[in-house]
Amino acid sequence: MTPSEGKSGFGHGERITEAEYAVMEVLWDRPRQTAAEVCEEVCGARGWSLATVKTLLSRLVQKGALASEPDGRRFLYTPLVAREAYVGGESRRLVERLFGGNAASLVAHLAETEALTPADLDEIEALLKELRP
Amino acid sequence: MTPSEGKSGFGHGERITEAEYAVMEVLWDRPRQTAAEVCEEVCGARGWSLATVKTLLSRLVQKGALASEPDGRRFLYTPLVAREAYVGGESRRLVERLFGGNAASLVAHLAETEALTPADLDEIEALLKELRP
DNA sequence: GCGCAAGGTTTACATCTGTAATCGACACAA
DNA sequence: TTGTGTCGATTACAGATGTAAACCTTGCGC
Repeated sequence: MTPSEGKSGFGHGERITEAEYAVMEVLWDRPRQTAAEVCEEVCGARGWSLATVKTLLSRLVQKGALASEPDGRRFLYTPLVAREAYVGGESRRLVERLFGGNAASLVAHLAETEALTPADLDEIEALLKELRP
Repeated sequence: MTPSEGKSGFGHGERITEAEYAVMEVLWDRPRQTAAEVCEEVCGARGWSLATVKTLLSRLVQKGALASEPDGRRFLYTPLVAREAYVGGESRRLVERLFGGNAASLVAHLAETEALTPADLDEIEALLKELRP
């Protein structure tokens, strides 16, 4: 496999870390924000300083996960990796690692450990119906 | 909160890392093995030396994830954390982080990105029927 | 009895991560 | 024009992680 689709300079081994992920979330939510704006969104919640956000932004740009477009003398940051792609990658990664690639096992596990509420089950059921009319 | 339920010396913030996980797998598969035996299982695949395995075993014992039972002058290592518990924890963690705690979203995502084969769908369907007769 | 191999323990060390402080350029107000 | 606040870039530094060598003890073969 490894069709390397969506490869935009990212995707190799460059993993997005937990802290970096928090920053990505802000930008996925609304792209083209400055460091200060991103900070406004996360610094409070995570107890970070602006400096920290700047570091994370830089690292993400280096990794090719973000694009930095100059706007006057500051930069606007925008995700280069789609949230879908990232989330999908991480999910598949987990399924691979913990369930030998068998996604159904994951669902089974979630169900068994009661991580799935009745509402979840309803949703999934609806989903299935939708996927196979 | 922090009910610290299931706390058997483990479970706090002590996370099992990727490398450590490889070792755990071997022992979950067959408990009570020596360092050398574990190495035989993983050293080849991961290109590790026995020393590396020893380090990982020690760290896991420290973390309370493994028990070391003396057997003559060596130790037999056995998991203290059940695979189920670990896998469940990691799964819930991912669902929390990437899907805001909504497990159904995960399933939806897997389905949308075609990470779910028709066979998977069958399995899940069967599962649902089982879960809610 | 003695040296060696096998075991665990200690120490090592490069990366990666989290979290910032500091530095240098520069736009803008006074 | 000079000071000041603002940016990104550079540097810092502790803790986690991956990977392993060095070390110390001790059972076993000779």
